Amino acid sequence: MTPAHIESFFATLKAANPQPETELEFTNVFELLAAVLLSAQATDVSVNKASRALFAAAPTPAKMLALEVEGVERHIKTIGLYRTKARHLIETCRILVEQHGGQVPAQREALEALPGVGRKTANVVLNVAFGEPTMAVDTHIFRVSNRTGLAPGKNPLEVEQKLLRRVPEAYRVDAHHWLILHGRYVCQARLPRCAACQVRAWCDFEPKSAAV
DNA sequence: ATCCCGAGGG
DNA sequence: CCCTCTGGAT
Repeated sequence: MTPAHIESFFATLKAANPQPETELEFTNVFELLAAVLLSAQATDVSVNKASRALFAAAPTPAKMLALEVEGVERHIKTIGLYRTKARHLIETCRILVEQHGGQVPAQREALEALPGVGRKTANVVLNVAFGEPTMAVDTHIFRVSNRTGLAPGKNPLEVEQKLLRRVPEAYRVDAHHWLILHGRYVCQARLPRCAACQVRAWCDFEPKSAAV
């Protein structure tokens, strides 16, 4: 995609959805962090289903810490990778309470030092909670960036750095959500809905099954 | 490179 | 049945 194509690509996504938001449910920054941690290799629908009861019982790191690993597991057993996530979540709560006064830190290094929090999760928290123009590259954004030619790359970091260079500044804070939502509902992994796609005019992808 | 790991869709 | 889902740690 040329810079002009990229401009049109995002202008179109913006027109269709002026104020995109996360579909993960949360009521404070800690819940956002926990929800994103739980969302690894899981759909937001399955995360929201489990997180409601979890967050009702434990809306703060201190309260979640009191649940212990077994208590958290009980709430999130319906989510994939639940044992690892429960363990990471409790350890993260312990660090938040002991080292950050029960608050979620706003620095990348401090976030990535939390168990279960890597670059992608840190990018989401920095973007959604603190308004930073980061580009969290998840499975959707990786696929959409490669397929469309927006920011091709072999690994998520390579795609992230290209996106930071190529996405016009005016779109950068919201680009994360536009790309995710586009990947989730239109540019799907299995059967991309190219016929219904609003940005196909600027897309490099050519679907094999002539679905237009 | 491999493991973790349930639910939903096709 | 197989694939996919807002990955991270070893």
